Amino acid sequence: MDATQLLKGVLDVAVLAVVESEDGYGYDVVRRLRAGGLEEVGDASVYGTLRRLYSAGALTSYVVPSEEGPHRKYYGITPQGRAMLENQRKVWTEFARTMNQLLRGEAA
Amino acid sequence: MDATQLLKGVLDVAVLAVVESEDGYGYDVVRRLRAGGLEEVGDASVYGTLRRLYSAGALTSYVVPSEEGPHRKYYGITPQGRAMLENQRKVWTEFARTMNQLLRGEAA
DNA sequence: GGACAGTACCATGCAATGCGCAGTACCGCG
DNA sequence: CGCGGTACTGCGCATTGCATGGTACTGTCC
Repeated sequence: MDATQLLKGVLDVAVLAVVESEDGYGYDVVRRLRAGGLEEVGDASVYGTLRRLYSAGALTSYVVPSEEGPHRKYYGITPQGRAMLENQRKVWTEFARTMNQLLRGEAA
Repeated sequence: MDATQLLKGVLDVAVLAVVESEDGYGYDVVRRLRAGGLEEVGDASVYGTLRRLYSAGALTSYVVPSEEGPHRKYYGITPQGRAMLENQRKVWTEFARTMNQLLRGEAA
């Protein structure tokens, strides 16, 4: 099964949702996404998404230089990110409903 | 709203589902998809998808040279296409469930 | 009869995005 | 001191939907 294409356009929302529930750093977000069912996400994809969302103003970031281990770049959601999340949530829900109907053969 | 990325990886299944319910030619499949809710699909995307699925052996095709109007290239689903559809249907359903949970904050 | 809209199909090039792979850096353990 | 685990980054690739523009045929309106 190749769910990789399904992720396109959805990883953003997924990451936003995870970060909204609690601030997190890249490596941690990857683990939480995998634990949540998206077991095949590549770490590079998540890091890239985080950076993209940050550039878009949806996330803030603060580095925590850990004394025991590599530093951690935490990300938190901004009001703008929250708005984006709400919007995308709706888009996804609507889209999923449409697809479910289509796949059931109810073309209308 | 930009649902264009959501289509990635899903257009295949959608097209298969539509063709499964009844043979159709490109222009017609576009209309049926739009009527089904995917109002923003570009025609070129559908034609491309049909050709791709045909190359993959999921569809057969037969041209009907109409006496009144341009010819129509009809597509029908093959056993292989039907298998692909069933499989993808499951993948989609599973994926959608996972996403719905994640978006609800139920990371587990 | 010529312009135009509608039907029907196709090719080309682009943009977005997830991934693989490689690299850097730091830690504790045996 | 090497190794595995943690944590982040950069580069180049593959997939795939889209915009644009082109071909071709038909009927309608002026």
